Amino acid sequence: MLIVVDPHSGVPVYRQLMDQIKLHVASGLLKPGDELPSTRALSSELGVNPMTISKAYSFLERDDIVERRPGRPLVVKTVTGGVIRDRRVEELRKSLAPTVTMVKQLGLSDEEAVRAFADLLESTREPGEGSGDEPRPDDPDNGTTDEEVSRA
Amino acid sequence: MLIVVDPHSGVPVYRQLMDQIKLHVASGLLKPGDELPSTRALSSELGVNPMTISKAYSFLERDDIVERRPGRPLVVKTVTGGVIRDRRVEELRKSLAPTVTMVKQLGLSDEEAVRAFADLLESTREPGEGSGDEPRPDDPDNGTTDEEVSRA
DNA sequence: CTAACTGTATCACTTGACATATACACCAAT
DNA sequence: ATTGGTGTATATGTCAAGTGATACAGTTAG
Repeated sequence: MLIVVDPHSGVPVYRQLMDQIKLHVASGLLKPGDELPSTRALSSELGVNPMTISKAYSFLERDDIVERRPGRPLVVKTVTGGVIRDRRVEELRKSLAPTVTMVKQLGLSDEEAVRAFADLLESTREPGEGSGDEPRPDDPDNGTTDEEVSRA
Repeated sequence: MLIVVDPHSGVPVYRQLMDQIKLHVASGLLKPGDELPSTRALSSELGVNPMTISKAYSFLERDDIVERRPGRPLVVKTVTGGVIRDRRVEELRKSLAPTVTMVKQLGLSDEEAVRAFADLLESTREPGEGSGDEPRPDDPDNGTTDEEVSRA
């Protein structure tokens, strides 16, 4: 169980936690029934407030990744891989919606659009692009890397 | 020159303006040398503060879409022999960029992502329409009501 | 010159997201 | 009951984005 957090990445800490835990669940490193590290444990290891951990946990419960039992550690929920997959595809669809509109508006053919998408995916196979959001109006300069690490 | 703004969409107004103007430039509706509507004109038509328009304009200049001449209206910048089609594909690429990032983050396969995109495009196709190459200047989707419109 | 346009720099305000400190509720073992 | 675990509701603080009111600078026409 490796967790890495960079408070200066621009990506909210609670979201970094979510993403990495989701990843660990998806990859099978965290199996159904496994307990998550306690909020305070993670808190002291990562130097993050327990509430921030809790926030991540809450969202994970909202996403049905994790099960909540009062007074006890959270456990990975028993869940078929299919559910997770469906959720991801759902996210993907949401992300694609505006582009679909644009394609129609620009009058581009579906084939062209699909090809462009495929090309982009292909060309980004393993580059060093920073994770995160679309380039925003102002560029919040990252570059720094002092990260907090947790291993269990 | 159609501009639609929805202050409740969650997308910043200045960004809605940018996107639509970029789109109009990409589609050829706005040609190099054309003047943009004045900040105050757009302001009163859309019910938006002139500064918000100005902000959009400033970013458009930063993106080399538009040229700034003190005391005079902004004009669409002379684009070096760029074929309209290329501009459109460029816009498409930009629109797809965040989704590409997301696909990588979610660990979805390229094929899956492409298929999802194709499905979405397919399902939004209007009956009786060829995969046209002509721009459709009309109707930027938008399910919500409550919009401000400007036509020029 | 004045007038009527252009765009915008500056400052102030609102709003929402994020992170946090504190205090509380629950469970299990002693 | 007490102690030491668990998670978290609540309130507070911070900060940046977005927006807007005002005042100002440049251009063009009279």
